[in-house]
Amino acid sequence: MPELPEVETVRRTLQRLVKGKTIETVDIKWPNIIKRPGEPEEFARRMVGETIQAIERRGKFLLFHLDHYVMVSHLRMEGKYRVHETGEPYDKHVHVVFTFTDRTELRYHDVRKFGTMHLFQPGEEEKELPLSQLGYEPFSDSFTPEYLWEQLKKTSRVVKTALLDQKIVVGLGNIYVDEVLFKSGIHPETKANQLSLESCKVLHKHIIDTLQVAVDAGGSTIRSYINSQGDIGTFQLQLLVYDRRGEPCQTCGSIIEKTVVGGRGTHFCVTCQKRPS
DNA sequence: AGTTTCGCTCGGCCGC
DNA sequence: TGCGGCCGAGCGAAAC
Repeated sequence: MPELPEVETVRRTLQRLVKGKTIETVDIKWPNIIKRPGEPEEFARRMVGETIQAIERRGKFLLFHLDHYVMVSHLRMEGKYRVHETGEPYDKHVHVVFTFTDRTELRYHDVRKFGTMHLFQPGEEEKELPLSQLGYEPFSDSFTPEYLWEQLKKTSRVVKTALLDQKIVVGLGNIYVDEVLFKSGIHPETKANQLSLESCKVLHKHIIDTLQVAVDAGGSTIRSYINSQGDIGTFQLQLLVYDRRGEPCQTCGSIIEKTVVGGRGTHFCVTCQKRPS
């Protein structure tokens, strides 16, 4: 399940592998991936002849900047991009193929078919879904402890749910949110509007630090085969609570527990992350 | 009218 | 081996 560090790693890899390439054909094998325009054939038709000028990231979304369009892609849990030589056999989970003029192609692979692609005219993408409602980037100057505190004060949801919602700050998913709350000493079921400014300062620091260290490590590779094209992150080796149910906490020795918070599997230390009374 | 929850998309995987 | 249930990001609908 790619979160900000994994998507950033994919972005950097794609920038190196396909920037400057010109699209010759677009083959859509599973039309439900294409959300805009409404007709997948139109999506394909518009992209033919376009050159990939840059690849940007916004939260967990990839933005492929073309000559006359911006293609916004979300990988959801299982989406992957791979570059192949034209003619190599297809895996059954390849759903969209962008063939380039140099006999290579970019293949979108997604076991669960949950990923999405939207095509916009430049400038339009930030005004409409799926990007229009997104909160601040964690590495931007706008994301301050005071902003985080003000936003969390406005909601009665538990803090884990509030952080997973991409409307306040983007990029956290189920893995990193558990790590961040552990490092911050905050119980995942703490009501967001009960956090003090001091707690939000700690939380803010760990959101930025954890995501930055994970980006530097190339993201995490969890229960997913390591492919040959760069997405071989090593941050899973530094995970302190995620997927460590039953293991001792590295800080206090208590056994890491796994519960359900907001419908999501949640790992935490009952000693280091005390529930507020 | 704003906020929160629910239902939906999918198929690999787990447990019975 | 067969089968039902589970998981999950984010949108749109429904509920509050």
